[in-house]
Amino acid sequence: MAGEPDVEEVEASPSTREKILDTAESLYARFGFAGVGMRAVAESVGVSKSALFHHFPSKRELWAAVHERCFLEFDARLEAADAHARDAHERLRGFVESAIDALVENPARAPLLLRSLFEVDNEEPADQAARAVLQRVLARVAAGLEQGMASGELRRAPVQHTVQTLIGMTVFHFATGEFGEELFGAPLYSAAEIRARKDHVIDFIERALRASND
Amino acid sequence: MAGEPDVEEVEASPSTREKILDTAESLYARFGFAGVGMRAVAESVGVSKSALFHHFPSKRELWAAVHERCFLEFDARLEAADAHARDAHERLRGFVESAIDALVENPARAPLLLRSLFEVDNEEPADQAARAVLQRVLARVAAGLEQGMASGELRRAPVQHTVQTLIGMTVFHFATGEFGEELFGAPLYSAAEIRARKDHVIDFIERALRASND
DNA sequence: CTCCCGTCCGACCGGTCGGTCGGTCCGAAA
DNA sequence: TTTCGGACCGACCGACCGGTCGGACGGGAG
Repeated sequence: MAGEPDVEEVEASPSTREKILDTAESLYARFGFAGVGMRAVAESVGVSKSALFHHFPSKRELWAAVHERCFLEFDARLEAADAHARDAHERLRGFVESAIDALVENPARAPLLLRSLFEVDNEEPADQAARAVLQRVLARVAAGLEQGMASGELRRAPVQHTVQTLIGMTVFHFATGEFGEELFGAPLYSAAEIRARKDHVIDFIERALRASND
Repeated sequence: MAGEPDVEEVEASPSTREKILDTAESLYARFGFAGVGMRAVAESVGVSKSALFHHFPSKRELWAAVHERCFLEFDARLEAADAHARDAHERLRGFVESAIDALVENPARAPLLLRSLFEVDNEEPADQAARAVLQRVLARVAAGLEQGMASGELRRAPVQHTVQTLIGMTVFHFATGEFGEELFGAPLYSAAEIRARKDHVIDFIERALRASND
């Protein structure tokens, strides 16, 4: 078996496969890998379980495909923000705005992203394509910070720690779901709350990262 | 409330019950509620599955007991930090230091805490005692921030958003596990990395929250 | 000694898990 | 008209799930 199994690129009838991914995304976000059976996905999509195994060779591959699609969306958004930015502060703001845009566009994404970080049977080959995309996203953010610090626009700070902080501030907040809503007393995903979170994050990091002689 | 079912306070032989909680804690942290069977817990502890059901009436109650114990530990730590603090900045630093101390003392706690936020079949009565403890922890942090802002020691900022940010900066970082380690190229839970994270978080939030005329 | 109660065990229950298999249907190619 | 392959289905498999049950063991009280 020399050839890679290239499971992803069959380009089947877009409708069913995409519906499966959408459904599985929200179910996995809520209940995790082990918490969602193929029967539940199939029933929720409205097809038979066999149809799922026709489109995805195993449960693990479905999980991986859901994650990869999600990460690719982030990558595209951040790449666009990166390209349009004309200085480090604008780039930082663009990262936050577009990352949060990507998160709120589909409420499953924040919990899904969090799960991907610790709900992983490592060395699982199926997950590694998605892993690589996620690495690329993080590397892009790190590079943006690095560049801003090198040019003096941003204060010198440990880049990796700052990346972790940025993810924590954005993803974590929108992953808290019902718990966060009862903490705030307002729906996390309303337009007003989204704007408030963006403003808070941008304000917070600009204060924390602005050059001392600003 | 007349007769609470008081499942927790049977005060059985501390050894087995505590070993069950320890084992379940690390397993739940890695694989989530649905990902850990009672057989797996029993085998890992070294007792029979029936012994588990002798100490905990159901899987859900075991899950809840693990979480409640974890949150109580946080509550105790933060309460101590709160009591010893003499001004708002010291209180903030104390919160961060002791929260991270609690996180790193047992690597299962960060992922466990994250899971508790979105891996919840809401209205599950078994979880509500643990929920209440977690609410208390968050309320304590919020009160500390509020007080510092009222006294002018801290800049006025949205309290709930700041709480979310603090949790994100601390818990999220230590929940990234193996993924974070390959991002940093160093073990997350080494003494040096723990110190670095604490310093980063404290530096970050003090810059972001210090009063403008500081 | 007997009795009892907390601790723990092996065997078992109905149900669900991921995954397989044989087969049907249907539109495009020949 | 026949053929063929992708999309999809119902039935089924062995393994495993959470939970129950009757009983074994042991130490302290009477």
